[in-house]
Amino acid sequence: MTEIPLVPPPAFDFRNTVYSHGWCSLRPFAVRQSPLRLERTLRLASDHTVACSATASGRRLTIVCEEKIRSAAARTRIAARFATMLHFDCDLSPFYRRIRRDTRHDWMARRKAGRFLRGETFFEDVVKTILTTNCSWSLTESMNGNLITACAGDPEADAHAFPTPEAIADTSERFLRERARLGYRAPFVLELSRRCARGDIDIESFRASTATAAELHKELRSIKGIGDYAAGNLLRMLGRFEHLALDSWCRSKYAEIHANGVSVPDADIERHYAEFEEWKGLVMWLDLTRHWYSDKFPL
DNA sequence: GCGTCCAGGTCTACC
DNA sequence: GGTAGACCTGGACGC
Repeated sequence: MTEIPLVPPPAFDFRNTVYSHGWCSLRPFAVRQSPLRLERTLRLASDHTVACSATASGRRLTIVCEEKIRSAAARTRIAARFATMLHFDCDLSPFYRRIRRDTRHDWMARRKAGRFLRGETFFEDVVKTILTTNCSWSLTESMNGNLITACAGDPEADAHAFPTPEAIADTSERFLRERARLGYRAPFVLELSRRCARGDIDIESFRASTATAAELHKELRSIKGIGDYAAGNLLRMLGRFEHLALDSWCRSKYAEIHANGVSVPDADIERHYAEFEEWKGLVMWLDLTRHWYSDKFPL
């Protein structure tokens, strides 16, 4: 076992980041309570995975690896992976300055909310987002779990990392339909994996891109299976909040909170959050999930 | 038990 | 550019 200390940036809240959206309930993530612990199997190399977990104590985080990590470089790599997954690089200080002026939403700054839990790779985020479309959350969990197990190098292992593009690319549409039960999403996931494996698309470059949100949105929309909602959702995980990424859950929650349960046109929702400009997608998401910050997280 | 609807949408063909 | 219809799955619901 190895313990690795990790110092988060200012205005970071571990719980609120872990529970920022549903990713914490999708394997290889898992959450344990009392104290809150985020578990995650990482892929250190193509044939080397390691089960880790992160806990918070005061301002500090501690990563516990279930095996002895002898290499300093590997320890640094593990710390960097957790920093990436916990969205350390997202600078929300301009957002907090803006939102503190608004008494309806200043709680977002007080609670240090707004960072999104992310996958080990952007590829993982894209695949999982495709698996959220047009289905219930329980089916998303099922498909994601099936995919991880079906593509694992060692199916007998206790814990698996998320499969690499190469591992999925080596399968077939039939395999993804029948073993992972992805349904019509199978060709989308397979095509993306093969494009990544061939080097036709540098999916990981999205995380460091300085392109505008509009340019990134257009690029994401060019991936089969990524529509307007999915692109907007992925932009949120890139720290870009110009799009609302409306889905049926958001529409329903907005109706419940702001329209007495009556569904409203998307344009009305757009108008409601328009004043927050480049932060409107974040304000909307936090507004609609505010109950998560006072109640038990629903997943 | 069976049929239908729908859930954290997207794609394609057609107009 | 806007829209209708098809698309996998599996749980919920009504009968």
